[in-house]
Amino acid sequence: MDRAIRGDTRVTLREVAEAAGVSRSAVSRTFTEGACVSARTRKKVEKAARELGYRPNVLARSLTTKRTALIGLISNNFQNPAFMEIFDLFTAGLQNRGLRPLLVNLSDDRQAEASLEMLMQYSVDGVIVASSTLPEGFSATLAEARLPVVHAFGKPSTSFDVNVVGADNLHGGELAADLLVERGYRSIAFLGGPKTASSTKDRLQGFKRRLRQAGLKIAQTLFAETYGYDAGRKTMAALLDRASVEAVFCGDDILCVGARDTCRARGLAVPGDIGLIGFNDIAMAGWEGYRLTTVRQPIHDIIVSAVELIVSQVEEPGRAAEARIFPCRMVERDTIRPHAE
Amino acid sequence: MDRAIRGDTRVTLREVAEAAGVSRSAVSRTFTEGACVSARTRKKVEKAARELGYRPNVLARSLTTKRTALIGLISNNFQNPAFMEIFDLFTAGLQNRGLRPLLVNLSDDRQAEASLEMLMQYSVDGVIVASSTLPEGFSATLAEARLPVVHAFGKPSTSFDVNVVGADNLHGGELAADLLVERGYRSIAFLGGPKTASSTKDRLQGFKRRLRQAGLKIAQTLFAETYGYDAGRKTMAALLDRASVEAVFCGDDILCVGARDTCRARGLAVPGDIGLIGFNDIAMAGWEGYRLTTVRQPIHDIIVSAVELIVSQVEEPGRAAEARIFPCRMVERDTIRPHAE
DNA sequence: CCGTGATCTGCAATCGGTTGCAAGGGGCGA
DNA sequence: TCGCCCCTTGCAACCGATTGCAGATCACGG
Repeated sequence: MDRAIRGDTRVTLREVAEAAGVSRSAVSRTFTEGACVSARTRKKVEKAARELGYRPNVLARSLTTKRTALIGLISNNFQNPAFMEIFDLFTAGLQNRGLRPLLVNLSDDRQAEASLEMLMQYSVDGVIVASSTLPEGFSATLAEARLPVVHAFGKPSTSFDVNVVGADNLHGGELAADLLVERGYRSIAFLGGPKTASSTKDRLQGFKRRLRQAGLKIAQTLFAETYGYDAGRKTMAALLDRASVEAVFCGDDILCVGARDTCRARGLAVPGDIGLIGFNDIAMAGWEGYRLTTVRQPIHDIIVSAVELIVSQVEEPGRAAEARIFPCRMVERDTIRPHAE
Repeated sequence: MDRAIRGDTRVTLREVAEAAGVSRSAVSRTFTEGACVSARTRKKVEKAARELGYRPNVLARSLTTKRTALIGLISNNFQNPAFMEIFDLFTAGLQNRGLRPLLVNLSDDRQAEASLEMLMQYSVDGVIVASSTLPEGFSATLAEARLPVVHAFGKPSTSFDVNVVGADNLHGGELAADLLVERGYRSIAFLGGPKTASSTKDRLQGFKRRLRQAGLKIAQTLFAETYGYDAGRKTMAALLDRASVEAVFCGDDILCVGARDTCRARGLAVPGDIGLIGFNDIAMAGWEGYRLTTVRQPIHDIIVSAVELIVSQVEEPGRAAEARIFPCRMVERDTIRPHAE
């Protein structure tokens, strides 16, 4: 009876129509929200559909409706555990709104062009770019192709007209500087992510500005190749080899975790010998083995907002681009020395 | 000139045909691998296509070809950092073969039915289920709907005819038991993942069997609610509250990391006061703060194999279901005491 | 019993491509 | 130059759905 379960081939609208003894339009209307069908036909159609195991083909439908409910979800950061939570929230958020995430792994930068092409070929309704390490123009390219785009964890740009949702990284950097100054650190280093990442640049800028206001200069500035544990360890080792500092502001928790472990490996006490600050406040930052003092970025809010924004962007294509920036706050744990009495 | 970039609406096959002065078939053939088109028309078409910024609509195409290149990627474990690597490998692997992962977050079990329905509506070519905590029948349901399915990190089942790629969890459990016995531990506990997870069950079974052979019994058996850090911490705390043991075999590295941190919080030395073994050998297991002795599961091989299997399953639908099981091996670091001399 | 308006229904065109089939055209040998 | 065959090409049907439009149906009041 149930063809779909018997599995010969998919049951189509036409077959349901024949079985129910109505026109194809009638069947279509039964499955279309708010179309006008009499209770009697609806019942007949539903019965036939149930018996045959009919499932509408949404791709065929998309041909005429111009909506696929497919959303490209692009990221290039699969080394950073923060993205576990990010993917979780994005996929759950999209699903709740009936959207389907088409995941694109852009770890290999060369594929950027091809991925973009691919997303257009699949007629995605919109794209969410979740990364702060993609070149500024990337999401702009998408936007130019008139594809609704939201850049999450990006930086609002003056030159490109793109939707951005992110944290106030500049201010986050300032918070880190303020804390270090308040605790009397004088010799301070910055250990950032990729030099080209907008997040790194902004955090550094805010950090540097505030230190300057306090009459201090950054002793060392190093950039890790990626936002990853190994990169953090290696870069911290390089930093320590060059000169000793009293504290290091890391541009991301995963870098900070790596840095912390370099200290551990070298027998340096934290915060006794050296102070550390991270950024993000991922779950791991609270783990017993690390207990990072870190700048909290409201990931949850950012993602909810990004999903909301892409939805409204899809529904109302003409909409002007928007930037939503959320404040950060300091979360103090055990990697910065307490206030001296 | 470039309509797609100007962005009015997507350029279609028909328009390219008109611009090039050929039939629609000719255009279609130019973009179809192995179709027969003369060099002259091909050139004309390509020129027109380039000028107009034409991109074939793969969804429309799928209507006649019956292939979408869409692969459902289902998981319900977004708490376990191991899955960061797993997603990375899966997405990269699929992309390399021209397949597109449609990601489904099944953290909320109730959505299982609906997700399945959804994947069928999107005409995915196949589905990869990446989880060991979904009920046994889940992937079978998909298979019954004649959807090619590969269950990665699953357990070969006698009752269901489903493709499975995974590790030899039974043997993995034995390896853990062997090591503990060899190092002279006598009072031993098992801290597993969800009681219903096939991975947990198999690891426990192998572990228990081997201990029995050595004349030992498991002192305590506890199950964490999920494969996650917090669950590991909490369950370890419960374990320690009940009675003291010499060593604990954790059913997953993330549980082991949690357990390790519970020890840290309680001032228990590892491996001095208590020995720990994990499972998986995720990157984190090698981190300085943990250095877990753990059973290595060849994640990379499993995923490569799963992708390979889904591809052949899609290409040759009649194919008999297959089970590919990979061996585990022990990776010794610092959470089990060394051999006594 | 009939006219009227509102509600349903089916026809047929359309979405953007693919493909079997038969006709057109070019190249080649005789 | 003619004829044959093969490589190209276009026609038209089809994939599985949606939708504007016009005609059919129905209930209802007069």
